Amino acid sequence: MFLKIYQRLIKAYGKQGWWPVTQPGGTRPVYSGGPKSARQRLEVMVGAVLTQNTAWKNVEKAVSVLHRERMIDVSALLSAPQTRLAAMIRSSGYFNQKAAKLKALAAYLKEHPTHKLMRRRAPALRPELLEIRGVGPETADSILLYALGKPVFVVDAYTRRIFDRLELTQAGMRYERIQEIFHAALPRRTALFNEYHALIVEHGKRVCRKKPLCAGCTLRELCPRGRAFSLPAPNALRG
DNA sequence: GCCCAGGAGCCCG
DNA sequence: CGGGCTCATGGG
Repeated sequence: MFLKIYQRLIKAYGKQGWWPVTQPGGTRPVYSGGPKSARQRLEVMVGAVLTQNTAWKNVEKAVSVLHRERMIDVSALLSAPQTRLAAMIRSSGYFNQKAAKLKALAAYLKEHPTHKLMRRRAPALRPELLEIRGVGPETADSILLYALGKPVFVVDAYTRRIFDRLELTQAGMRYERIQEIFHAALPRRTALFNEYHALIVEHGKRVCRKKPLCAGCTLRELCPRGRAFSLPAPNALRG
């Protein structure tokens, strides 16, 4: 079922190319297959913090400013005054909290450089990331999957909403429980987890909104809630 | 004006 | 351990 859903989503929306990163010489993050360099991996981690409960469009501007100010750099993040950092990420909201979070992240990365993190396994790394102030389960998993390329499924608010409606998860389930369900149902492949989460976000934005647009949903027949929208209209039966 | 967006921390019963 | 509050901007 989980693979069937994936196949329908990718047929409907195509390859997403997450995580968006700024290309060499570029000025803003673009979707082009994820990070390749250490700097791009740091940009992903920064973006993962900045996008907490925030529209990506607002985050994109903040990342763009950080890039222009040469702040996608562990030392630069550590040495910048927090108020100045906050001013640069203003558009991403919660800027005071997030400025502190970026500094905590940078402090961790100074002790644990990306090239060393790359060599470690997710089960050992995850608890360590969760100790960083401002890094919760979703941010930790986004870092593991999209910055470090580890096969870890990212669960977010869209995942909960969509799969609750599909009745493949239940409302109120704990983060790790939902993640277990995906891990048990899918082959443990980084590329699959990457694309699947991206497609969930796209579907959540376009169709499975708070007020769902079930009529045009590609998962309609798989969904108890959406199925009603594909049954013949009562009027058509009365003839 | 209201609601929402690719959460996390903290406090309280 | 679960529920409710706070943090804040920008677009619909």
